[in-house]
Amino acid sequence: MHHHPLRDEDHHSHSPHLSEHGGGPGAHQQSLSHHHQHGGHQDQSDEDTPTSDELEQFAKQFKQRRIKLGFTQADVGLALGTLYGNVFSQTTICRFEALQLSFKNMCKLKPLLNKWLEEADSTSGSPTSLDKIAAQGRKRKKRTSIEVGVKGALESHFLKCPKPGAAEINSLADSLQLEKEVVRVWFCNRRQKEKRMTPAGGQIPGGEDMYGDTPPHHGGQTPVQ
DNA sequence: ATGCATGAGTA
DNA sequence: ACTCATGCATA
Repeated sequence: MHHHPLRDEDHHSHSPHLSEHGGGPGAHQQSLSHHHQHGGHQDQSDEDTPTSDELEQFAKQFKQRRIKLGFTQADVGLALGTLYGNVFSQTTICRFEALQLSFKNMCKLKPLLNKWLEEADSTSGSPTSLDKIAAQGRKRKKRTSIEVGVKGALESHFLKCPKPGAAEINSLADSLQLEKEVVRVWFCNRRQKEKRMTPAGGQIPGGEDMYGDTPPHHGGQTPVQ
């Protein structure tokens, strides 16, 4: 007797498309067009689920305005906390701007960031109260640095089997001389990466450049804070 | 900006 | 155990 508060449009029904050989980077995005509104009011600019394209536009605009206003990603994260009670880290803001979150996650954050944007834009000098809540008494494991060679091996195995069982993980861990936990977590994180909107490679919605050649890289400015 | 990690929720 | 959202620590 439990229902999901949120629509689960991302159930595990992937199509096994591993490599898009042919010259085109994997361009798979979640398109939502399977919901019918009975009533006649459809709003995707402020309500309901936005499209991947909309999110991309918003993220871009957000970053530009944020920088223009002279705020850092960390500032925004804190502001969201002091404003609405949801504190976010620089990491999350960064990922949002880079569309490196899952579709669902983006939809959740968009309204929040949108609101902040309105505020920051409308405000010509608000008293930004700086608050810091330092409360963390947990021993976090030190970040394990995996060597490039080992990473390559993991990646190879991932292509073969993205979801290795416990035994496989044990085997791998033994071969690579890593803790089982580390290997397990690595695979989890790897899967998440595949689920992001913008996988490493470059997905270009409204892709003017679908196939033909992937530009070496940006050739102009590098607007990184 | 990104890699590895934690924890809550779910199957 | 896995997914999913999120972040500390680090490159």
